[in-house]
Amino acid sequence: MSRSGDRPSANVTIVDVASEAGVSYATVSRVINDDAHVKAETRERVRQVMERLGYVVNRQARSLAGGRSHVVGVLVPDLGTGYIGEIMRGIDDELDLARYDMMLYTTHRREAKESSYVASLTRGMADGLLIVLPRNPATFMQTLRQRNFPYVLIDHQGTNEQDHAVGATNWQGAYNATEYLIKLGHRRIGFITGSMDLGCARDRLAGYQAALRTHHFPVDPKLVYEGDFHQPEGYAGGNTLLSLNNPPTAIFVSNDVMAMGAMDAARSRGSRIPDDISILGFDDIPQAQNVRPALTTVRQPLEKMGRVATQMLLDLLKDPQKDVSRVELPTELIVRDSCQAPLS
Amino acid sequence: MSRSGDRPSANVTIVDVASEAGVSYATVSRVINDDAHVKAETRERVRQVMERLGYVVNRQARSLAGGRSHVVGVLVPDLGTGYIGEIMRGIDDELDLARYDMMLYTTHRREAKESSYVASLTRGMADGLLIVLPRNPATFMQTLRQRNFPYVLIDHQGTNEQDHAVGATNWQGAYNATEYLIKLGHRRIGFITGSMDLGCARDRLAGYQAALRTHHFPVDPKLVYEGDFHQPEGYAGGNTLLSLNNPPTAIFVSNDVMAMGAMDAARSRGSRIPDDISILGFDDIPQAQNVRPALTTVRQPLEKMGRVATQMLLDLLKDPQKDVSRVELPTELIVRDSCQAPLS
DNA sequence: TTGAAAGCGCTAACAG
DNA sequence: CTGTTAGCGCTTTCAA
Repeated sequence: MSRSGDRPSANVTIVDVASEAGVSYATVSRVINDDAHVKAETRERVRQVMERLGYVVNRQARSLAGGRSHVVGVLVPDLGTGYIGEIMRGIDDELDLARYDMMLYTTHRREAKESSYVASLTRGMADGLLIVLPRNPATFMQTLRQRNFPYVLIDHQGTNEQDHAVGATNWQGAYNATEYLIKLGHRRIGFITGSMDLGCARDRLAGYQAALRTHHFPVDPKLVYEGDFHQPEGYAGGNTLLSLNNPPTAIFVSNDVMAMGAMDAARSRGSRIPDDISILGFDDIPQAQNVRPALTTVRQPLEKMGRVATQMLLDLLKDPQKDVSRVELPTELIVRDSCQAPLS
Repeated sequence: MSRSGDRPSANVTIVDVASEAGVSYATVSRVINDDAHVKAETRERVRQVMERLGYVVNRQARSLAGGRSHVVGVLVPDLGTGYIGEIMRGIDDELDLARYDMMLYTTHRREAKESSYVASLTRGMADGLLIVLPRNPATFMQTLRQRNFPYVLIDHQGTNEQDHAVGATNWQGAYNATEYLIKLGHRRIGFITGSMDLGCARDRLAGYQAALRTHHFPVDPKLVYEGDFHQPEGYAGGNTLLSLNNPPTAIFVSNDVMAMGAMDAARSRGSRIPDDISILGFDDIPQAQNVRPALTTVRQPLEKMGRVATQMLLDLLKDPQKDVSRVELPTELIVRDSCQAPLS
């Protein structure tokens, strides 16, 4: 029965549940937090009352009182790209399973903001932090470490050895992909890089070069176009490479988004894919299999990376003393329709 | 060098600031909240101490005590699509400007979850809610209204007249686009729909049909393929339409993602765009201008929708009695390279 | 213009 | 196994 006329008695607290169930509100708290020291029968009764009254825990109060906020902060550069979207899906699912909420911050490359986000987050807002900043880690990392605040890095390169982190085998993936192209019979293989200030971009380039050298191919700098991971640069890179006097018969592109740009470039010049030019990407974003021809690419297990990082963080939350773990998830060559042996 | 297993003494509170500045902590609270009743001099002194000590407000405590949490909840179906990404960018920027934080929930179409999210959100976690659920609004709307909790709907159709909402002129956009195709000289114009359970999809179809009728063209049901807003259905739709005995010379597709699928379908059949077949999309996601040929499309001001909705919510937070406002932002035909007059 | 004090809803000792 | 109680950091009356 609604006693006061204002809002429907929506704010059911632990106290309401307690009095309704005829126990102290500490007991209710125990039930909520799965404390073992509650008689099964009492637990059940409390549960039912909670259900009936529609009780929902107030997370502010909980975290204020020193408990867990059950919120995880997530820091990403932005959301536009399918790349981040995939990682987020993994994070999101895993968080959901553990009944955690997510506080999302996009930095849009405004470094200045990051510190204040982190300050806010570490002040009780969140229990831990997931960081997807494929850029060199910023100053706030210092704060995090000082405060001994739990965090896991995703897809970071060149980070501190003592950070928990999950990444992918960029070098190996690029190596394998290049080798695949070589075995297909390609002799001149172009390469479009990502932003070279990112470790993953450098690793991919290095993998490409290593494969070339292993097979005693010349490493022709003309065949390498410096891109930035965005589609227009893929288009420009494709055009540049294809305009060479002695153009490549295959192009390995540092990510799928640029690969699609390169495909467009090829088509606009009347080159057929894969007949005239083979194109190979990196990431395996969802669109890669929907494009025609479907893109052969190096799968980076993006969703899994998000998933694993989240699990690592959750473990860390349970046991803060946990040893530092740095995981490298394997990449995998996904052969589809955009590559074939050169015609000639 | 962790001293205690717990956290380092980095937690500067309002009390620390107060004692350091030689005032009561109520005064500090006033300064924080821009209360007018503080002597300018005192205010300045407190500000400096806050700065020096690196004070950051604890949002849990604040909202527990009845103040604002300065958090806005955002409910979206998922993040993978460029569509949501654009809206999010607008929300994010605007929230950032107002120094609000964002709590993000993706529902992945798991309706069951939504209610519990909303429950949690309305229990003090957030001050207001932004909802991007292009599906028929769920049961939790009831809760929201009952609790008189501030929220704004984004891109909802067919919602309650009494909800604050921002959308786009879907019908008009589709009408104009179809008319553009007609004026180009097309006589048979195909259409690929979105998920027909969504209001915006229905509006776009209706706009297309209306334009046809206005110009006294037959509305041939064979020319309409029912899609679902995802790329594979765009591909399938393109194929189906192009396989007709009397195929269309232009296809209007209900969103850009499917339009790209349709483009692939056309190409895989050896049709050139726009020479053999014109393709027109809807949304103007960032990729639309990067694809080759660049996609002619109806721009839905996605980012702006996010921005406007956020402003509306923030206004609502300031003045909960504010009149209901329902905004329809204009769509705009963006002419690029994927349409031309039919050859014959 | 400022201070004192009462909670907000909950967790976590500490008793029983 | 369960109850009692002391805060967590802050906003907000109410007094001064």
